[in-house]
Amino acid sequence: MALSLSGDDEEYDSESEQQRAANRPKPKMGTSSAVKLPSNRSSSGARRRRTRCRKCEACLRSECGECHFCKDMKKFGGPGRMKQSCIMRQCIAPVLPHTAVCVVCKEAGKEDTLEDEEDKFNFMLMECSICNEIVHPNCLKVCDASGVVNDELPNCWECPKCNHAGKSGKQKRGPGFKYASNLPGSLLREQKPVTKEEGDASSATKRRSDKEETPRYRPEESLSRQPPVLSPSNLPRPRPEDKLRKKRKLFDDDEEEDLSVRKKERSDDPYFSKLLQQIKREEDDEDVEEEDEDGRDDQSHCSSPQAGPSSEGGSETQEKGPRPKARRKRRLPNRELSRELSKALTQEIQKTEDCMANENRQPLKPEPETENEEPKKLFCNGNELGDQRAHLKTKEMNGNSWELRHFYPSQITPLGFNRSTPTTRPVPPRSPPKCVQMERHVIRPPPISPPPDRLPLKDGKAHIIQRELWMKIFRYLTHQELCVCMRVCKTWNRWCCDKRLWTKIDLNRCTSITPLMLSGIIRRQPVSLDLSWTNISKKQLSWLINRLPGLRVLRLSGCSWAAVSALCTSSCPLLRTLDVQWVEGLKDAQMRDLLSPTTDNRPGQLDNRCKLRNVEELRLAGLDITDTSLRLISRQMPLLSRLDLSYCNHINDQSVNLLTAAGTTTRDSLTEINLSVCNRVTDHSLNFFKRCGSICQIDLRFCKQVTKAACERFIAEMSVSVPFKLKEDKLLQKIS
DNA sequence: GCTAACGTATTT
DNA sequence: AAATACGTTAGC
Repeated sequence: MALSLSGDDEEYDSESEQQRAANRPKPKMGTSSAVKLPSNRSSSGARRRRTRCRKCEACLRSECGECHFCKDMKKFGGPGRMKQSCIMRQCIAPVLPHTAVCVVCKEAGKEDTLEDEEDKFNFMLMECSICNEIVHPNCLKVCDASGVVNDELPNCWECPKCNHAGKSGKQKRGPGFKYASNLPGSLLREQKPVTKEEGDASSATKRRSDKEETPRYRPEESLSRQPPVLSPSNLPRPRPEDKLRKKRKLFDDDEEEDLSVRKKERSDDPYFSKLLQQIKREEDDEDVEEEDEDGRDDQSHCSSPQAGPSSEGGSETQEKGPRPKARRKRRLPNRELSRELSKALTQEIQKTEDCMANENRQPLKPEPETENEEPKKLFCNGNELGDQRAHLKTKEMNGNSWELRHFYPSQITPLGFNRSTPTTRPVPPRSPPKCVQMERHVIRPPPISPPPDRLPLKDGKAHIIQRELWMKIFRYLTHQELCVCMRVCKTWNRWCCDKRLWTKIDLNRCTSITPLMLSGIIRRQPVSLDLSWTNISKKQLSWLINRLPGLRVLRLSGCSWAAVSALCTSSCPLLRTLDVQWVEGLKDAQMRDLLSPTTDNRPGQLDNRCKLRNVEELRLAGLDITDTSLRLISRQMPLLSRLDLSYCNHINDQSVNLLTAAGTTTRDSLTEINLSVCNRVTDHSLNFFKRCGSICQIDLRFCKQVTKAACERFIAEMSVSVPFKLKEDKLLQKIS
């Protein structure tokens, strides 16, 4: 049609005709595919397109030149049809264009001119994710409803009108709204409730599922409309949407749920109980309103009979009225909410949170849904279930070779787990969910030392203890306990998300990595991340790595090479520890890909350095790698200090020779080496280690061809310069 | 006027 | 449902 006769045609004529012919004819679109901006922007439906923030990690990167979208770009030799941003550069926090203005006063955002947080909020532009209206909260006259701020996208909320009219996100929001759960192909989409629910004609159900997409939570509705499902007395299994809620909660950085229940959780502790009573719940006054509004007709709150997205913003909002009460708060549950309901929810939530905070490795029951999906492939956090258990047990014995020495039960010979008996190799979960375009998932990293400085109390005063002192206390808590604290109040919720409390996130053997876990990880910006024996996919891993610029420790043992290969294309410059033990399919060829320099085909970008050049600790236990890989490692990892090659059947004396040869950096950098259960290593290797200047520990346990006599000889010969001892049989350790 | 790329329609 | 295409907006 006429629209297709735009300037683009020439472009295609000149260069892409052939390609297009090869693919498909240029479609003549019947209608304009993009929404045309209407002259009156205040009307609902039209939305201002967001643009890069230019500040986030992604925005500051340059194009990778490798991703799908880069390859499409003309500058990289592609046809330029897709017109998408480089995957690595997809903005984490897209902002409103700076031409955006308030629909009421027609002025831009003024938050920069203000100091006070509350003022800032009132004078910043907020875009409603439902009606798309952009306003200064201060310009709204609505008095008895509050906006619901979406923390995942800057300047985004559900405006008081929409919120109050009971509209919820998905229902009204355009399908392309670039907001976490609704992104095209978003990670969150995988969490869609079962369709059976959607077919349900009950409006209550519909509403509930809708709400799953929004940050807001109104348990009073759930309570009144769905008592049987969440009745505390029988909480057999979560409904799909409950599970979703639960997952939403996993890392939810925003306060919600029933405070009264939370209080109860700790009520046995007199100090906690007292404190919790004192904590100012910023929502208290709101609660009163909500109690009040429950009995009223939704619409009656708005001055206009046509509340919500259809209202013409200007006419409605310009009326002068009482001060707006648009608050930067989630609507909190009614105080009258049944404790049981919340408790039930809390338990469900906690189950998932446990999974996240599983430092204690508590057994988790598999979730019913996932059980159905891939019953045989999933690890269930120490769950029983036949051969899974065998795998797990095997893994526990094998998986962590640096700790191995502490755990070897004498009656179990490690040889039983040698790669020569491949049947004992744990089978990692496979078939991770496919996530396309999840690069667009919008996650904001947590602020450092989030305000306020002190806990606000009910009486208007602030609690005597400052945030930083609380932080010191929080540091003593497990992640599980932190999750509980996050449900105490908004302030604690913010504080507990401080990345200093989450430097190490351990999802080892977590049944499946869900999108919400991923966003939770990003929000916490861990320094150390353990994803071993999970079913993480390449795309998920790649997505994560690109958003964790400070990551220093990454554990991926037992994952598939398909997933681990994400490291080939993602850069992780600060990585110090890489654990890829027992990664199925990781052999020499894959190791070469892993260690080869970034194939950066951007003009002028010739980085020949290895992506893993800063790695100091490398765990390669159980891999079928040969000297080919060792040569590369020795060349590409000049800082390598600790190397785990246990259970590597191809490793022999020549390999040790390579690592310790003159001219190699590993010769001087190596401090610890684990060659346990390497059956081709012989006494001769000990001679090679004599030339290592920094070596402190050599683990040769269970190496059939290494004798105790040779170890003793080594100690005797070294004693002149560096005293060694035999800590265990064939485990040599420097005496410090 | 140019480039980048958002968001949605269309195709696979 | 995912991949692709492209009109159109945003920034300069």
